[in-house]
Amino acid sequence: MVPNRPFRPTPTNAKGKLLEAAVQLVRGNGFAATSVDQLCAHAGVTKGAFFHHFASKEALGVAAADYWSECTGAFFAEAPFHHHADPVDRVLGYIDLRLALIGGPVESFSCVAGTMVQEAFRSSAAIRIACEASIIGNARALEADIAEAMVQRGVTGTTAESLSRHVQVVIQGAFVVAKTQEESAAPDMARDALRHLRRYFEFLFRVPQERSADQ
Amino acid sequence: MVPNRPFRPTPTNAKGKLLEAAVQLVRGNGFAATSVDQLCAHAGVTKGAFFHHFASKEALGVAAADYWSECTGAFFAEAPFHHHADPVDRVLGYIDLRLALIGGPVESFSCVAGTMVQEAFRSSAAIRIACEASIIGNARALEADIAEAMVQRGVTGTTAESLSRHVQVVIQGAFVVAKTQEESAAPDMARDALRHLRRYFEFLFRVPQERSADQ
DNA sequence: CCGACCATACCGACCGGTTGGTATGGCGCA
DNA sequence: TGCGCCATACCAACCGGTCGGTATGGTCGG
Repeated sequence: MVPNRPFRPTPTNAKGKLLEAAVQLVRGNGFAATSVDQLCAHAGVTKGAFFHHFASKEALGVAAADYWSECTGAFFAEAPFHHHADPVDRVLGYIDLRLALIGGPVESFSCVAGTMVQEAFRSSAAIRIACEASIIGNARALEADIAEAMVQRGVTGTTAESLSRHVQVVIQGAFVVAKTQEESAAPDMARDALRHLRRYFEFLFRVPQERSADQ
Repeated sequence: MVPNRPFRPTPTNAKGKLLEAAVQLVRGNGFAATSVDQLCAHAGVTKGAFFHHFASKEALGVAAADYWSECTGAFFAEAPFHHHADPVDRVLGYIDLRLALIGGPVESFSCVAGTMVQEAFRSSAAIRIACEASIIGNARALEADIAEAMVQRGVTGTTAESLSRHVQVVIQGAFVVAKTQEESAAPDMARDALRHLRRYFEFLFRVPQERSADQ
């Protein structure tokens, strides 16, 4: 989720640099395959600094997921799609923003939480829960807009909670499938999935055909 | 994808037992966190046997993805949903089968290829390509039915290739998000996502409301 | 204004255990 | 006799984590 840097300030202290290194290295190589030494080298700090700030590698994983939650939460909270008057436009605006964020190598737009939970859901409850907070938290940020849109358009047969989670499902799945592709083809494959998600919402909210093509 | 055992014969030779061990352990712990020693212990063979059959751990990963492709390919090829006369019913039947396969702990219904590609897409091109073959191959198996259904219902604005891949996107995403949940809640979360996928296809293929509720 | 005292941040050598991988030898079947 | 199949023994590299130590800066009583 979210491009690699722009919206995240470059950290100056060792702890921040380690969290930033974790986000970058874990997205590319996964959690287990990223060693503490690699993290330290990439952050430009020593192992002493690492274990001064984090009790264990697992604790770093939890902190990285929390850091990720904060960064993405703040980014989406400030995004301009919230200003649309129509809640349907806000929901579609969120999807369009996610679409716009996809580009470059997969590790620059994929999700740390999704990557980590795949590896650690069984071995570390703490990491699993931190990743849940990140992903489900992201879903919840969209839930009110979806609920409002459902009422306005009279959508029944599902809930805003379920739909908001489905958005995250498609995003996470898009990242997984994009990773099966070589670098140049990956972004298109991810975007393709989000366009199907958009169309699903257009069906649900009965968006007229000409309006649905404007992205 | 696909439950843990039933449709896979219990292997008798060392190679088969190692592949089976790989499927089970990688789904639970990921590829990097699964050691060769663990694999051997779980398969009941020694390290000598491992490196007799596989040149490296990476080669085992590739072989496991190929093994997975064969097993799932054969399973879905023989599934009864193919017998529906209406191509729309075949497509929805596939989704319903996938729904029915979800249950128990996540590592019993999730996908080895999706799990491995998340970790190895950057470090091992061979594994990435084997996982691509598995996931995209699974998509391709549904492509003809989707194409036929699109023609029959006059669906435009997308392609059968894109739609068949989207099915895999939702399935993979459902596994990721399910892994954020504790064991008892995971299957429901995964099923919820597939129900949205089903509804998307019902919209696309203009399935009447009463028929869409029969699952 | 001072120096004793202490907390925080960080350093890098080091440890025991585990890793993926190898070398070699035996054993049953053609 | 040879070859596929596998077991045992072993290795160097690397792993997460520890530990003794230093540099810095704030906060006291006097």
